[in-house]
Amino acid sequence: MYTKSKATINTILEAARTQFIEKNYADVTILDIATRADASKGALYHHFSSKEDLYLKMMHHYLTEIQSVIEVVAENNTGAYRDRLYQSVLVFLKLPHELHSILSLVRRDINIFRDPMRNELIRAYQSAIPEQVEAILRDGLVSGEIQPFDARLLSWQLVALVEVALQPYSRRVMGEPEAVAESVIHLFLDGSATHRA
Amino acid sequence: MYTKSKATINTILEAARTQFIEKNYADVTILDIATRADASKGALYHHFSSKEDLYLKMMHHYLTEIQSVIEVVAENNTGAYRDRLYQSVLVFLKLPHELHSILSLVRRDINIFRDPMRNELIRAYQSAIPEQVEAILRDGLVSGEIQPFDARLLSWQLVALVEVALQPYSRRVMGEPEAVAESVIHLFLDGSATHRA
DNA sequence: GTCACAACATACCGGATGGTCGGTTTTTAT
DNA sequence: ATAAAAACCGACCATCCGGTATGTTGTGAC
Repeated sequence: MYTKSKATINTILEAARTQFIEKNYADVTILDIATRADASKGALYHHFSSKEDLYLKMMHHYLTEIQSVIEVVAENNTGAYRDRLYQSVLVFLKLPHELHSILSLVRRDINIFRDPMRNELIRAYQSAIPEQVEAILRDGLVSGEIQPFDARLLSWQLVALVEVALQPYSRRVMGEPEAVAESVIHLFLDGSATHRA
Repeated sequence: MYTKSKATINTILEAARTQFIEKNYADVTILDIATRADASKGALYHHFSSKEDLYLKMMHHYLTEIQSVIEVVAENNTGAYRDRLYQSVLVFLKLPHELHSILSLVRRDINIFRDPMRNELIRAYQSAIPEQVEAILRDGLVSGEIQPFDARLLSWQLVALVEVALQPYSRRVMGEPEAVAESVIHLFLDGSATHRA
C-alpha cells in the first residue's frame, strides 16, 4: 500500500475546500487546486476522475466529519431539555471555521448541479445537520416543552437562526459562543417580546 | 427618443432574470439570454457593456421594484405594533414569485463578484429589505414591545425566519400567506415554547 | 537488484464563450 | 423624402480550461 498517496489526496481535498470556499465553482480551475496543493494536474486526475468528482468527494469528506461531531451531542438525552438544546447549538457554534464554511458552501452550490449529483449532496447535508436537529426537536414536542408544530419546519427555523448567529456581526454583538447560543435559544423558545430570565 | 429600445431592454432584462434564476451565473451564456429575448448578441451588447453590467442592471431594476412595494407598508405606523409587523411580513409574502427568486438570487451570488460590484449589490439589497425591517423593529424597541436587543441582528433573524417560510414545504404545512405570516410573527415575538393565543 | 505498477508530470487538444467589428436595417427629425 | 443616427445582426477572434495521452519517476515486493 502506497502511503504517500493518502497524503496527496488529503492535501488536494484541503486545497479544493479552500478554493471552492473562496471562489465560485466555475471560477475555480483544476490548475488552481493542483497548484495550491503543490501537485500537478496529472496527480489530481490520477486520484479524481473529474472536477465534479473531486467536489463531491471533498463535500462528503467534510460533511461526514461534521456529522460525527454533532451526533455525539444529539444522541445525549439526559438533563433538562432546554439545556440539551443549548448544548447542541453550542457544539455547533464551536466547530472550526472551515466546517462552518463547508455548510455555507453546500447551501450555496446545491442548485448548480444536476440531479444525480444534486441529490447526493442534499442527502449528505440533510443527514449532517437538519435531520439531527429535527430529532432533538421531536423530543421537545413529545415532552410538551415545545408547542405543537411541524418538527421539520421548526428545525429549519432553528437552523436559520443559528446561521444568522454565525455572521461576524452577530458574534461581535453577542460575544462568546456561550452567549450566542443562549441568545438563540431564548429567541427560539421564548421570542423577542419575552423578557430574558 | 427611440421607444422600441425600451421594449428591447425590458425583454432582455426579463430574459436575464429568468436565466440567472434558473442556472448558475457562469452557466448562463450571453447567447442564452439573447435567444430567450428574441434578440441577438449584437443587440444585447448595444444596450449593455458586458455580462456583469447586464447582471447588475437587472438586479437594480428588480430590487428597486421590491423596495418601492415594501416602503409603502413600512412607513405606515398606525395601529397596534404587532399588527403592523404582521402587515409588513404579509405584503412581503404576497410578492410575486419572480421577486422572491430575485432575493434568493442576490443572496446566492453576492459572494461571486469582486468588490466594486459586490458592494453595489449589497447596498441595493440592504436598502430593499433589511434596512426597512430594521426601521420597523426599532419602533418596537422604543415602545418596549420588543425586549432590548440589537436592532440589526433582530432584523436579520426575522428575515431569516421569513425566508424559511417561503420554502414550498412551509407553505404546504402552514397554508395561506395570512397563516404563514401569523405563524412567523408568533415565533419571532413569543417563541416556540409559548402557547398560541 | 530488478521488475511491476502506482504515482506523478506536462504538452496538447477540442470545445465553449465573452466580447468585437464591419456591415445592414429601422427609426426619427426635418 | 431623405439623411443621420440609433438599433440590430452574425461571423469572427482570442482566450481559457477540463480532460487526455504519453512519458517519467518513485515505491515496494521478492
